Amino acid sequence: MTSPRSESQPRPDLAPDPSLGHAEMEALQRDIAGAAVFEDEFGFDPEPLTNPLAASAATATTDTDSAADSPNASQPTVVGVDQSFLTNEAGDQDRALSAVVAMRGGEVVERVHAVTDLKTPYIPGLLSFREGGAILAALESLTVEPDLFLFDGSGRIHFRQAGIATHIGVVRDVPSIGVAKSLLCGRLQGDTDNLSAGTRVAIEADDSVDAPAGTLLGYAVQTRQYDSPNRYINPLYVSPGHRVGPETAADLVLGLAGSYKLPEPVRLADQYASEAKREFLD
DNA sequence: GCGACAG
DNA sequence: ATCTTGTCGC
Repeated sequence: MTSPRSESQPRPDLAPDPSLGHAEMEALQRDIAGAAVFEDEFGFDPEPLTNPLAASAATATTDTDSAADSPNASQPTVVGVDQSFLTNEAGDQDRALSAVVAMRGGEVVERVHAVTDLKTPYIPGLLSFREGGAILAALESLTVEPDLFLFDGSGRIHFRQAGIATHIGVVRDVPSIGVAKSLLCGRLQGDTDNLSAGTRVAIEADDSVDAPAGTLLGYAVQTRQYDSPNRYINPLYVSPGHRVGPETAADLVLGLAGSYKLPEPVRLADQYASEAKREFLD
């Protein structure tokens, strides 16, 4: 009996270990990339998330809630994750605060956060080793079962195809998507200036990426845009984390975007990260 | 040596 | 990530 990828399991053994040397971290990332699935391989129905109209229609049809179940019980639980940092009395960032916001049917169903000591400086390409510990700790206290993770950072758009979204997604074996505000690597296949809302531009692997040149890594996605000239909003750089293909990742980010540029789960996690930080005033 | 770099 | 009010434009 062969074991399809749909039977893959969580890989706590591949968790980001900040005590590793750079070469070892990079080797671990290659293992992560090898274990990652960059195509649709999830068990929930993306329709209510991808199609805003269908979602609101479903919410409006919740008049027959005679049962003791919540209106959106059948909808996927999408979890947004973002970090903020706490400063020492000396003035140094010594702790990371990971904020997690779980949503279902457009409503926040749970919020949890965790704080851990920082053990590694920020190094482009090794972000998951700096923030991964706090993220995994926060996810440990989450009681709802996540169907999808949305991270603030890259997934496959990474030198070794193992950005933070891919790393955490593989360790937990939960479908995940990377949502970055700037491009780490790869080559845009078109102009991204003043894109219309709802449009996307492909991002392919170049020489800096450990993948065949031309490999589709993700998309520059324009969730929001100003109506007229002068100023314009930059796109988001969306890429597969784990078990989600590039096309679907872009569709989901567009569908989960509300009135703001960032998809709602991530925007609220960002907000919560700042809010929780204030209460940690030493 | 040159260039480039998520949060 | 973080330091942060006002300000330009619709």
